Amino acid sequence: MRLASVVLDIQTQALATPYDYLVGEDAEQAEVGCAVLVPFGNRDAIGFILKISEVEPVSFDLQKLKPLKRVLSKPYFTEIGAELAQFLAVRYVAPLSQCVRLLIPPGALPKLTRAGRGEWRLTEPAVREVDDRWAVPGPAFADFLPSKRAFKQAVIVAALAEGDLRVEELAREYGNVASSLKSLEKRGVITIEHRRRLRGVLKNEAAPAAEQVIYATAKMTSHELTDGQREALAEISKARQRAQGEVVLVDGVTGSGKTEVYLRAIEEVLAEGKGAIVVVPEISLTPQTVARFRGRFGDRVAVLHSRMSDGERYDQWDFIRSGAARVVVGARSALFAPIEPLGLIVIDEEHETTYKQESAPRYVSRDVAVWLAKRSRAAVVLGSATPSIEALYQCAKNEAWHRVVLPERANRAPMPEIDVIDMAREFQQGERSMFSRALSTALSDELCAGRKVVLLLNQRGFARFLLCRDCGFVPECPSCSTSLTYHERGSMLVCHYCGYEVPAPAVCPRCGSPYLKRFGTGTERVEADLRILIDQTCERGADIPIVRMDADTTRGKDAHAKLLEKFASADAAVLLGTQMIAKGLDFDDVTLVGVINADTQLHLPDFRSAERTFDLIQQVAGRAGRAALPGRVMVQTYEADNPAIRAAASYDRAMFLKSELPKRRMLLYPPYCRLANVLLWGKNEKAVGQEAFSLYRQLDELIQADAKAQQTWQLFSASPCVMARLRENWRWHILIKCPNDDEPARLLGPFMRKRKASAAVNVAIDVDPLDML
DNA sequence: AGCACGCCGACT
DNA sequence: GTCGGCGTGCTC
Repeated sequence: MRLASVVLDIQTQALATPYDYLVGEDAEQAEVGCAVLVPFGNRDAIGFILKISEVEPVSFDLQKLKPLKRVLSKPYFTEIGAELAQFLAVRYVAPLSQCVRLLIPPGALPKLTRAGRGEWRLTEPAVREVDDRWAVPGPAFADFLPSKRAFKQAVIVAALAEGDLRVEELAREYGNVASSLKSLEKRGVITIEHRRRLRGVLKNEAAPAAEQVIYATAKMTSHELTDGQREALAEISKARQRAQGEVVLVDGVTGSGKTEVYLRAIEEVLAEGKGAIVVVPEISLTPQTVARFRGRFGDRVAVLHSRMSDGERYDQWDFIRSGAARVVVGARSALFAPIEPLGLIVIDEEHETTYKQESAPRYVSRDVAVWLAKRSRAAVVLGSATPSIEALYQCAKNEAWHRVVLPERANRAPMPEIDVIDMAREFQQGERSMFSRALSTALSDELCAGRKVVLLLNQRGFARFLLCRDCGFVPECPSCSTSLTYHERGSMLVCHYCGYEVPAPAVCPRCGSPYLKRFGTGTERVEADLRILIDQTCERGADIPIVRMDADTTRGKDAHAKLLEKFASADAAVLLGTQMIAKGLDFDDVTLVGVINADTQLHLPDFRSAERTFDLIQQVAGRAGRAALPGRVMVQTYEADNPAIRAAASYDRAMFLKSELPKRRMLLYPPYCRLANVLLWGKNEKAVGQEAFSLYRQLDELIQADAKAQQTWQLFSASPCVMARLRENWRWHILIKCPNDDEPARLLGPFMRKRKASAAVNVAIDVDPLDML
C-alpha cells in the first residue's frame, strides 16, 4: 500500500504538520511534488506530496486514513525540495505550507474558493501554458509546384524553406494567410504544429541593440585570468570535487573579475552535466548581467526575477524543469528553481541586504544555499568586495569555508583615492552649503572638463521633514511613527514607509505660523542646488544633464534602464541617486564619486550600522576610475573620526574589523551569537503591549525550563520597535540571543506550534534578523 | 483555516 | 421552551 505524506496549502501554524493519505488506484500518477486534492474534515483541501512510502504508517491507525481524491499537477519539486521546505520551516520557525510555496511557480495552481457555507469550488489556475501555431514543411513539401494563381502559397513555401515559422509571423509579414495555409496543409505540403511558447525566452531574439553589443563584449573579455582568479577557480574546483557543500568566498575588490570566475566555474559544472544557480541582488538583475551570462551560455540560461509576470515566470520555471536550462540567474527566489542535478550555487554581492526575505519564511539566502549545496553534494561560491562579517567569521573558524582574495582590478587600474571631508569643520568656518568647497570645486572641474560624476545621497525627496519654527510641530504620518518627507514636485508630504500623501500645508497646522522650515537634504534638493552650481561654474552648464535616480524616478517600467541610458550616452553628466546607484553600475568614464552625507546610516539604531557605512563607501568608491582615467572619491561627513569611515577611506578592512569586532563581542552580537527577534503587531496599541509582556513571561519560562538555554541564552524584555507604528500597526519586539552552537528554533519552534494564535495580535519570529527596526 | 460540538443568556 | 453567542477541539 502506497502512502502519501501531504502538506495542506492552508496558511497556519496549527496545520503545519503533514497528513497521510492512501494513494488509490485512480491516483497512480501521484509523486513527490504533485499538488493533490484531498478530503480534510468535512471539506476538501489542496496540498502537496512531500513523501511517498510503501511501508505501513508509523504512528497512525490505517483505518482512519482517507485516499487522495485527485492529482492536480505534475511534480513541482523532488525529494530534495521537500527536505528543503522542511529545513526552512524548522530553522526559520515558519509554517511548512509557506515554505513549500517557495517551490511552486505562482498562479499555476487551481484554487479552492468558497461558494457559500460549506460549499467549495475548484477554480482553474490563472496561469497556463501557451501554444504557438507553427508552419512546418510536411511530407509533400518537396513536391510543391508553384502555380500562377496561388501566389501567396508560393511565398509561404519559399519562406518555410529557410526554416519553421510561426503562423503569427507569417500573418504579420504576408497579411491574411489562413486560407493558403489550410490548402497547403490539406495537400501535405506543410503541417501546422502546436508548440509550447516559452514566455520571456524568445524575447532575446529581438533583444535591443544595446544588449547585443554587451553580448559581444561579454564574449570578448574572456582572455587571460589574473593569479587571483586562477586561484579562486582552483579552490572552487576542489570544493566541488569534495562535494560536501563547501563554501568559497571570493573576496575581490570591485572590478577584480569575480564574474569571470563564476562563468569559468559554471563552464566546468556544465561540462560535468550538472547545473548552476546564480543569485544576484534584485537591483543588479539588469539586462547587462543577464547578457553576460547569455553571452557565455546562450539559450541554456533561465532568468527569474520579481518584475516578471506570472506567465513568464511559469514558463521559465518549466524551461528549467525540462532540463533545457542549465544555468539559472535570478533574485533570491532562484534558489528554489528545480535544477537537477545541482553542481554550484553562486551568490554575488553576498553582503547585500536583499538576501534576507522579510516575510515568512524569513530566510537568509546564504544559509539556505549552504544547506542546499550540502544536500545536493555541490558547492557554494560567495562573491563580494565587502564580505559580511558573518562570512569572514565562518572563513576563519569553519574548515568548510575558504577565502580567496582578488587584491587588484583585472585591468590593473588603481583603486581611486578617497578623501574624507569634515563637514563639521566646514560649518565652523562658515560654510553652509551642502557641497563642501572641495566637492564643489571637484564637481565643476570634472564636469567642465566633460567627464562624469556619481553623487550618492541616502535620502529621497526634497527635505527630510518640515518643522514649525514657532511651536516645533513636525508633520507626521497618521499611520506610521515617522515624519513626512517634503517633496517639491506637487508640493506634497509623503510617508516613505506606507506611501501616504497630503499636500504640504502653507502654514503650521497646529499654530498657524507661516514659518514652516524644511530640514534635512533630499535628492530633489541636491538636484536643484547642483543645477545652480553647474550653471554658474561651467561654460555650457545647462547642457549637462543631472540624472536623478531614486524610488521616485524609477517607478515606471524600464525607467531604470532609460535613466542609465541617458547617463551613459551623455559626455558630461551627473548621476545623482540613493543606495540603488552604489552598486553594480559599470561606467568606465566616471572620474568623480561624491557621498553627500556618509552619516545617514551610521546613526540608525542597529548593530550593523557601522558595517553598512563601511560597505557603502567601499562599494560606491568602486564606481570611480574603472578604466583609463583615474578616479577620485569624496566622502562628506560630520564624523570624520569615525573608525568605519576612516577605515573605508584607506581601504583598510583590517582596521575596520579591529574596531568593530571587539564591540560585537562585548555586546554579544553576531557573528558571536545567533539572534531571534520575536515580532508582535496589531491595530490595538494596548493589546499589542500586553501580549508582548505576556509573551515575554512565557519565553522566560521556556528558557528557564531548558538546562542548556538557562545557562547560555539571553532574553531581553519586550519593548516597542524603533518603528513603533507602521501602516496602522503598533509594533513590539522581544530579542533573544543564543550561542552559535545552539539553534533558536530548538525551543522557539515547538513553542510557536503549541501556542494558540490571537486574532488581535500577530506574532512572528525572525531568526537571524538583518535589522531590528 | 474552517467547521462542529457544546454549554449558558434573551427572545418568538 | 428554543435561537444563537463564540470557547474548545479536531481534521490524515
